[in-house]
Amino acid sequence: MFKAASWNVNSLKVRLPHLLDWLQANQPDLLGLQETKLTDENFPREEIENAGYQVIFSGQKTYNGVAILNKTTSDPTDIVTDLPGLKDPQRRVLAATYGDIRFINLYVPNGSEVGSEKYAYKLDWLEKLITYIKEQCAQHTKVIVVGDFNIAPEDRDVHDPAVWKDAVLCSRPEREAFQHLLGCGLHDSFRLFAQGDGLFSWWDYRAAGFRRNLGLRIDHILVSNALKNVCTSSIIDTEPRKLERPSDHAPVLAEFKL
DNA sequence: ATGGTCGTTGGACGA
Repeated sequence: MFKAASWNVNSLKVRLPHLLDWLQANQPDLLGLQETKLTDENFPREEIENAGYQVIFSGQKTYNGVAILNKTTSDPTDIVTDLPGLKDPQRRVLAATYGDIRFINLYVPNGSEVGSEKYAYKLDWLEKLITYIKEQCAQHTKVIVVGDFNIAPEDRDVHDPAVWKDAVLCSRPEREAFQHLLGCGLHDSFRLFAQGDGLFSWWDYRAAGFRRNLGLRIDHILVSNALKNVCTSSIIDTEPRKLERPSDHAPVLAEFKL
């Protein structure tokens, strides 16, 4: 069994104990982290290596920051930290090849609110991402794209679609961009299994969002056709969200017969 | 309850 996962930890410094516990319990082979919020010199490499994981990271001060944890037998090759054609100091992308698997970890911009400068940046970023993913899917058979996409793909991924209608994370251009990603030959692994609503990966810290299940499903594991055929489960693990001082995101985890 | 909470920071800003 091969396991791929993703988790927006919202500060790796604060969440390191949760991460180490979760690694111990779940033993993913590849895990993409987002919002590490650490410069590379402050990355807790030793603690993660002591847990049995090789790690690569692309960080910055205060914001963003991504990492990939690996316990496959392969060293990462062809490491990419930027979208082609986008000059951007924000550290949101980390891709690497492990054996025959191309693993792409993303922290898609939030977009703040529809019509804002940050929203325009998000749409431009997504356009460049689609070009990159199209090219990656042409080059590799086994592709896994994980991350905090900051897009709820459909109304069933939203606790109250009327409240969120046309809002950031749910707007039509964002959802169309998500569909374009799937159009590259990818599948939303979660929807290969569960079809219901009320299943979320993020809940606002405010207003007791988690307790009331006022969430969105914005963290995803996309898989290419070759991996779709051997994917045996894809779940959202809400357990860490119940702990003291949790990330506002839950980890997502997919399993493959490989 | 016309706001609510975190994290990074050392006053706001981003989410």
